[in-house]
Amino acid sequence: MARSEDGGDKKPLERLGVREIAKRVGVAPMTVSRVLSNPDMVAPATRAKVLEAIEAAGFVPNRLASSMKGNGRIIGTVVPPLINSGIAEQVQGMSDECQQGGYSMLLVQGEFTTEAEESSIRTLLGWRPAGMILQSFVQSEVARQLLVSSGAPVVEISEIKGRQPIDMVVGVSNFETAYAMTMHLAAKGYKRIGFVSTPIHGNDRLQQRRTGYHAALTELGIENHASLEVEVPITAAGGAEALVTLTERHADIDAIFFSSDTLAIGAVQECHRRAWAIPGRIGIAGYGDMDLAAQLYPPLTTVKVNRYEMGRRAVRQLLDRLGGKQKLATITSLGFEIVDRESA
Amino acid sequence: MARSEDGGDKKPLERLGVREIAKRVGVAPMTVSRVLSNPDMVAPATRAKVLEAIEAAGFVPNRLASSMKGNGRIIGTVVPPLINSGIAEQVQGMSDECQQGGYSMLLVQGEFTTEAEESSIRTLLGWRPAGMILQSFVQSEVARQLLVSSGAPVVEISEIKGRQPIDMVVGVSNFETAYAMTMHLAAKGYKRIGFVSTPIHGNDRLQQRRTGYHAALTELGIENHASLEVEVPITAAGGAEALVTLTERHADIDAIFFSSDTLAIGAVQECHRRAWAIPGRIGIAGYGDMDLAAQLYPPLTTVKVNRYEMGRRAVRQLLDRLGGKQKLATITSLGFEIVDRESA
DNA sequence: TGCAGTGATGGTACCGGAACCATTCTGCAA
DNA sequence: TTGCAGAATGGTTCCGGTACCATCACTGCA
Repeated sequence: MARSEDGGDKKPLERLGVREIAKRVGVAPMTVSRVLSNPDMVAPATRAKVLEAIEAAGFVPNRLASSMKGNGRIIGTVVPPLINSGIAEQVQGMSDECQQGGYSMLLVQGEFTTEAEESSIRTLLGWRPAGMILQSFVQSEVARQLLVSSGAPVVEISEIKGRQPIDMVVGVSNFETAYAMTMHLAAKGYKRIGFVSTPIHGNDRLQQRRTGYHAALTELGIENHASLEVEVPITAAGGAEALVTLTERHADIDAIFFSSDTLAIGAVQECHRRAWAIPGRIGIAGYGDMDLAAQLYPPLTTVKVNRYEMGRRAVRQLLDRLGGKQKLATITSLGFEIVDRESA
Repeated sequence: MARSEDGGDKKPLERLGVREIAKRVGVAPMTVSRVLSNPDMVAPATRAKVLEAIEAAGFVPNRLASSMKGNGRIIGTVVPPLINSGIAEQVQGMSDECQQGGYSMLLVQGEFTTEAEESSIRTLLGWRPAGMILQSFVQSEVARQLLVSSGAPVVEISEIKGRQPIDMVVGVSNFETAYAMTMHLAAKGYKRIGFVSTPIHGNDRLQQRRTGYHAALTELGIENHASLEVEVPITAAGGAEALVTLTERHADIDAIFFSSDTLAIGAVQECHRRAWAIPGRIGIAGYGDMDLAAQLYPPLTTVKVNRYEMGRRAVRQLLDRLGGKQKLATITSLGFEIVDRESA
């Protein structure tokens, strides 16, 4: 076949570089490089020839090499487990925005111990990312120091109050959301409101939600009882279990505020099993407004926070900083909405 | 302060390299490099001194540089949207296994046109990944060619039958699963079974499921009617809508097989709204066995496929190949299970 | 005493784009 | 015709870890 003789022959990717393309076209490597990153600097005729050769050879420029010259195009992200929470939507938002900005997203995901978190951050920084997005509780001072001294801009997606941020923050006031929902429930006439969450320890978002719940009760002149609060795993079964626990403890409990829709939905199923009317026997409120919430029978009253948008905004903050549009450490608070449906 | 004089002073990450560390310790750069990748080759005393200097300086080795020498430690992944399907679990499986193997996961996620898919793959290959995992329909010949000529091992997570695989495949036989569920429904006495899926065009997993459904009906001596099939978006609302459409078309329909739990759960809610008994008025079956399925009221009969394991296995295949344990293109079929609960 | 064998360490080039600066060439005003 | 701005292009070096090979010290054995 003449194929291997006509200049379009394909070497494996490993052996192809700007130098090789340059040789085939008869220009300098630098010219090929310019076609890739600053096409306008190259004469149209030359550009066309180079592009043709790139196409013919199936050349894919090596991003590692250009990154080494300080043009890193990686965004490192650390997120909690994707299952059973709004995280998936958020990751989708981050991913979409990254792609649009021409960045690639390096994802580390998991439930972290201090040690594992440190190691993950270290790995990510090894890739010399242009920026980092963390949704996780940076607890260790070492991890924090690592991030600061890396010089990369950092966005934390987290509770916007409290702990001193590393750099930028995107999030909602979990205090406000929980406070608002609790007040909302009270306004609807509920007298004895329980609070269910996933394990709170070390998670400042949940801490803030609980604090908001407490603050609302106090303002209403209701005493806080630890026995009105339960922690369960973030599963539908967990929600069902919490419902049982609380109603057994307090026969007069008339509403429960779940810190996650997943839990709330599980509780609703348990009510069906027991043929308890919702909200007749008990009111149920969730958090997150996931897709199913509106379709649920009965439709779920919940706190709507736009997780997808949160992810997008986090990346946007980063890109703005990288583009020089934004120099300062900023705190972006996204709004929220109490979606009043029928379950409470 | 003496801090800046004692050899432990911190430069920004950008200015730190093995050469700098080597200079501080008084050894050759090569020795530092060895401490990082082949500690056994370095005398314990020297090693200790180097590690100490690394620690003191907060040095994080640049993975870009080592990747350029052919030791790439990136795995590139392309997955469909994370929301409302088992993809999140699968990504979690992939992520866990990558971390354990010391690889970083570059994630591209979205709903792809031929063009966008090609561009995503091109971007990923630009990072010279050690391997690629694709869950998406590689439709364009160009994308395929790109992958093949990259030389990187590729795992497709997909239907295990049909299209010629690029390299390795991990998946389930969607035909078998759908066939089995349809037969199961028939065995339970359902006579007129509808089939609901998300848009099938271009998605061979769904095509295979529908074919399995058809094959079962044919074997049962039941004629296939296109009017028994509906396509809706992958949301709970979509499932509810499909239920309405099918029952209006066929008053005698007695069971519906949904190609996703999300759809089935939406349909169950619609039944509650209409006070239709499940399975008395109509039987509902899903696909995926998501967390909520078992907790649902009534519990959802569904096809269980272990998506987390699928993700893990995909990465494992890749790592085995990279480790030289496995040279051949393999097809790994994971099992499945018909989980018979009360909804059908 | 001599020399092969082994383990520890050093020097240098290289991976592949791109920054930087030098050079060549074109067009046009003086 | 000369001079020169400015566009197009080329040559070289660098980023930072590591493969490859050279060197050196030291042990053991003839």
